Formats: sequence, C-alpha cells, structure tokens
Amino acid sequence: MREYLKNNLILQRLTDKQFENVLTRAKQISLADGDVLFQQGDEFRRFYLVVSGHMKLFRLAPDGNEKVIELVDAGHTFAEALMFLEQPRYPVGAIALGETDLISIDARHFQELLKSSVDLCMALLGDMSIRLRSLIREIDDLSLHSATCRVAAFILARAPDCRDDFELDIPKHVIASRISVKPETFSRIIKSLKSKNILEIKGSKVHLLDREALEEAADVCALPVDAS
Amino acid sequence: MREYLKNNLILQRLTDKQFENVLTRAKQISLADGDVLFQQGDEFRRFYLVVSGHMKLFRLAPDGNEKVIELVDAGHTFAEALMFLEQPRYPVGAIALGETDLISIDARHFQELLKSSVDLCMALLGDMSIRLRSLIREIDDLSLHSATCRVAAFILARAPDCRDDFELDIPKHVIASRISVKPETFSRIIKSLKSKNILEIKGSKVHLLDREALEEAADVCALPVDAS
DNA sequence: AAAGCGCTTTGACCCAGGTCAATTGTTATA
DNA sequence: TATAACAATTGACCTGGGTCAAAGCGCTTT
Repeated sequence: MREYLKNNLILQRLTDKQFENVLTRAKQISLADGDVLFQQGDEFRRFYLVVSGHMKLFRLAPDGNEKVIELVDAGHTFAEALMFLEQPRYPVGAIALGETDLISIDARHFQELLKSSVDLCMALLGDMSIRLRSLIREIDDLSLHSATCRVAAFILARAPDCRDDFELDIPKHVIASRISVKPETFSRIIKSLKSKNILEIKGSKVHLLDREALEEAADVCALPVDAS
Repeated sequence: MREYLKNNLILQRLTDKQFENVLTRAKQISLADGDVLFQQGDEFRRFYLVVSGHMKLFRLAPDGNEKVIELVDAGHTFAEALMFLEQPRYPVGAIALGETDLISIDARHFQELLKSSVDLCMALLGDMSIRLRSLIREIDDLSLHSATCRVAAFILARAPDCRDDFELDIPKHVIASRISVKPETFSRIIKSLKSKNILEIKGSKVHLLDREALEEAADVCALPVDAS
C-alpha cells in the first residue's frame, strides 16, 4: 500500500511526516465486480486512489439511462476535487469494473495537510487543470464530432504505441456509454470499420489492420494537437 | 478598476500588499463587439477578469463549425486554470460580445503570489472544482438530455428569480451554439414552447407565461438538484 | 452436456435535429 | 430613405443514430 501511494503524482509531493500522517487515516478497500462504492448524491467524506482494476464513474438520468463520465485506471485518484466545495455530495456514482483495490483517504484530514503545504496545493491545482482541459475536450468531442470519430479516437487512445494487437479490458457496453453511444451503434461502427479493413475485434482482442486509416477516421473531426 | 478587482472572489483573498502587487502588472483592456482577445492554440501568458460585457469562449472544428464552451459574465475570471500546465496554450478562442472591459493579469507573476499564500490556493482550488462540476453537468446535459430540455434550462438559468420579463442580452445564434443546437432548431423550439403557451420571445425580450411548465420541460431530463 | 444468463450482434423501423434554401425582419451606414 | 449586411424565421428534406425485438454467442452452474 505504501508503495502504491508513493506512486501517485499528488501524494508523492508529501513530506515523509505528512505521508505517514495520511496513512494513519487511510483505509484499504477491495471491491468485486459491480460493487458500488458510492452513489450519485451521497455525502462526500473521502476520496480515493485506484490501486488496481478500474472504477466507473457515471451519471444517471431519471429514466434510468446512465452515462459513463470517466473510467479511472490504477494510479489515479478521483473525487478529490470535491474537497473544496461547501457541503459536497458526489456528482457521480462509482462502481467497480472487475476486482478493484482502492485506498480511501479522509478528506477533512487531507485538507488540513494542504493548508500546511503550498507545494501540495500547486500539485493539486495542476492535476485539476488537466482534468478541466480533458473535460473541455470531451464537450468538444460530443458536440462537434460524430460517433464514428469518437469510437476511432477511443480505440486509438487505448492502443499501445507500436503494437497492433491488444486487449480491451473493459466490457463493450461500458465503452459505448463512455463515448456516449448505444451498444448497438458501437457494434455497427466496429462492423463498418472492419468492412473497410481498418480493424478487427474478436471478443476483447483488438487487431489494427490500418492504423493510419483509423487515425484519419478519428481526425476527420479532431482538432490539431497543438491547439487542443 | 481597483473596486472591480476587489469584487472577484479569488482576488479578494489577497492581502493589501499582494493586491497592490498584482495591480502593478495588471492591464486594462477595452474590446469592441467581435474583437478577438486570443485564439485557440495561442500561447498562454495572461488570464483575465471580465469587468463589464461578456466574453465568448469557443472551440473551432476544422470544418469551421464553432461551439461556444462558456459565456463569461462580469465579475468572473477565465483561463486562469492554465497557469498550472506545462507549456500552456489556450484550448479555446475568446472574443468579445458587445463592448467589453477586461483586466488582464500576468500569470507568472500571479503564480509567484500563489506560492506565498495557501489561502489563495484554496480559493482557486474551490473555484476550479466548481468549474469542474459544471463541466460534468454539461457533459451530462449533452449526452442525456434533449435539445428542448437544454433550451428550457438555459432560459431558466437566465431568468431573474421572481420576474417573468427580462432581456436576453446575447444574440440568439450564440445562445444556440452555447447549448449545442443550430439556430434553426433553437428558433423552432422557441416556437413550439410558444404554441404551448409557455413563453414568448420578441426580439431580445423574454416573457414567461408558465414558469412551472418551463421548469418541467427542463426537468423532464434534469437530475434532482441535490444530486447534481 | 444441457440449461440459463448476460453480453454482443443484427435487422427493421423511426425520429430529433441537422442541412439547404428562400423569406423576412433589423440594424447600421451612407 | 435607400441599401447593404446580418440575424432570425420558416419550409422541405435527409440522415445519424436511437429504439425495439429477435437471434447468436460465450460464460458459468448444475
């Protein structure tokens, strides 16, 4: 646990003493697939670091529809931005995708620490502004780009740099929701990409046939990198 | 100028000495309607406070389509989140809507100040987490709600608490883009709301006929307040 | 190996909202 | 007061992607 915490970009800014201090109040949590960590609207008291597995953060519409806002992978924290709100409640629900280990950190306690370290504040600020930017990108994506673009971009983002074969370790319907598309549509887009000899997906195995074409499909509507 | 700065929720956390310090490097800027402050992709050096008027922040798709990300009203700052990125460029473009006065603040300089005040950091952190939340809401809106809902919600958000008549001081096509709808569609939605005796819009004058119905139209897909 | 369950895929159909083009305000400049 | 330039509205039409329903395909369980 100690090592995991040390790897996180925010937590590693802590002095040893501060760090030990955090540890005294941190809890380890193990979740099974589908376990609910908290629900949208629950009162906020703790934030979390993903040690292994994935967490799914989502919003629920009254009609029961859900939209995945973020998939949090190992090494990342989530919900810490709520520390600075008046009487915060979680704006999303969180459930585990597969076996997932977390460390939970007491918010109030951590906040005290923050007050004693500008450096730590700056780290957090940096982290939040990155998140802010990626949300802007997301809005941009949703309103300016087609479903096909989003699928292509998502696959590319998950593809390791120089490998054309890899695994999608997340169920397809979750991916679909992540990029705001219905599972049926997702399936159809994949099919159409296959018919163009761009990629193949069997089960969870992805095989890129024409990376360039895929990049183009994502690009058609994406913004120049230097401007985004 | 001094008073305006003092009204801003971030700036008011500064000690008098810090404040004077900021002033020495701040510039006043006056823009006419349509003036460009910066373009998407420009190098970031300063952030801004709106003193009067409105700024439009938008993203551009390669096909020339634009999507308004945010409308910044008087009293609010924008682009300050970029201070914490590595070699930041503006992720959006900014142009003035109508005559607009701004104060521009040197980022590097302000950052030095931040390092000397945890309190100020906390204020910024709070501000950013609010922004973060509102972006999440926005994504939620885009992917879970219909255009009609968004129109209704927008109008309501602009309506003063207990008044049924007020002005839309922003051109309709800008509003349309803000809520990711084409001007034609916006116009049609308004027409349909009028035919249901919910509201009337003449020029820039809005007249609410049935506030409750409008709230319901926005609600159909909106989340319970306490959970958002 | 059969049965059951939850994904994923496929087909048929539909509709909200986009596109295009023409018309009608509305300022603003001369 | 004409006229140009742009904003807003309207109509006709089209299409991306959603919905619904029915298979197909792995899985785990017995």
